[in-house]
Amino acid sequence: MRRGGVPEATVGRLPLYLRALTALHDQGITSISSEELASRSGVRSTQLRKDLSHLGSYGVRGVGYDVELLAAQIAQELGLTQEWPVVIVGMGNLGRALAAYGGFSGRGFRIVALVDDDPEVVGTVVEGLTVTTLGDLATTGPTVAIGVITTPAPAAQAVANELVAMGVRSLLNFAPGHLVLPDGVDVRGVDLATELQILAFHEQRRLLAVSTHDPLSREADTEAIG
Amino acid sequence: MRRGGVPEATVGRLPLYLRALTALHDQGITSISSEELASRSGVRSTQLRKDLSHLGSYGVRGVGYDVELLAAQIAQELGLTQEWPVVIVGMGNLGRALAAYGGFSGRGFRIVALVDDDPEVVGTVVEGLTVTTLGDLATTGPTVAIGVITTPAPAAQAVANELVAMGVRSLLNFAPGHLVLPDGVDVRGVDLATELQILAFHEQRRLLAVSTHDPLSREADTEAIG
DNA sequence: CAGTGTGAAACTCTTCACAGCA
DNA sequence: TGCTGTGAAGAGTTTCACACTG
Repeated sequence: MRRGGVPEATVGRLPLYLRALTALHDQGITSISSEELASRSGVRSTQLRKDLSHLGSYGVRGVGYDVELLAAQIAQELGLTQEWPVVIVGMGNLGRALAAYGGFSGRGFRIVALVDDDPEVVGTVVEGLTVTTLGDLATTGPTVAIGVITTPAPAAQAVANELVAMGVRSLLNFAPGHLVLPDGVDVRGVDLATELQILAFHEQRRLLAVSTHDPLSREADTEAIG
Repeated sequence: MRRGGVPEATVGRLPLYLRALTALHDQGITSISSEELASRSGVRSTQLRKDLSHLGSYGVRGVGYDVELLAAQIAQELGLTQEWPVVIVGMGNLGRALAAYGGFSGRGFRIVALVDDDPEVVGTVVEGLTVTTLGDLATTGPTVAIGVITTPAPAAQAVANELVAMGVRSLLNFAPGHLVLPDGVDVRGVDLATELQILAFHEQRRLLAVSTHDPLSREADTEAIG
């Protein structure tokens, strides 16, 4: 099969494959089977092959995939052949952590601006960039494609509005809460509490499964003890 | 419908509803319709009602939901009536950011230990807790239910192994890369690069949609400009 | 009569089984 | 022969339409 609509679920896994391929490349491995690549990515081999089939035929039957070629194809599909300019808004602990994170450059992203509204912080230099205000970014700053919001929750909606007003249409929001934005703007939310609560649900179910013995909890049993 | 297996997709959204309900409660609002609650959670009202139907009938027809009652029901379903002890491993920028994050206590989680392997950091006090080593945590530390991994990628697998060895079966991994662990251990991964790459894919598709005009990109067009 | 609860339909995603190719 | 690529089946999820009820 050829282009023209990669399923959303597949898009969500392509970064996993790319990560695994990059690691393989760094180890000097040049070829890999779907079985091996799948196990290193945490998916089943049939899923991997189905996913890759949406990009085209880049494997060799009886052999496997060329690591470098496949990585290049996935990078192209994800739009990582160019560097996307990123701004981080909110220079608290999390904002600084992300600014210091090395995995941006060379992987399709470059942090071009850091923003905060605290006069004590504006003007200071963090990771080689001078922190500015949102207003300055809009008037005299570089163009940005992706905005990362690491402000406290109450400020997030206003920050998002301003980013959208200056033309940003992709947001990554680390502040808890749902952002209301115009159609055409793409928001992904990462919330620590949400992740922990999902873990708690499964943790609780595990505990209930071993402590109770009524037939209704069979489902939980099998999954938990497996 | 009544208990005995809440779909995974629903579990992933319950924290969203709980967050919205908590905000409503703080605003003094005591009752809400599925339409309103859905829009504040970023889902459709029919999805919300279907999700809630898996927990039981806690709404009033013609009226809506009691905010406090529904919040309590969701909290119970998620296992948040008890406090889960959490350890954060890796006291870099991100680890400190999470340690400082206020959204734990009172919401079902309590940070009971902070871990690092740098002798310069071990023994220092962060957010009221003395940083220890993994070894000390295993022998003399408190029991933990959930481990949060914020180490550099190369250390993550070894850290995960040690946490599992001491009985932890729920992990939240912020280090890039796939962790291989025994069955029955629940891992959730949060990876900044993955999130950004998914955004990049959509951003690229938007750009392609406006710059090209062949019929094949119709699908992208409608979604992007909508 | 406004708004919940829910079978059934539509859709998406995953897994299976195997054809096809180096 | 070994492994990819893929139609078809199966499982899970979302949406629809509407019965029901306070």
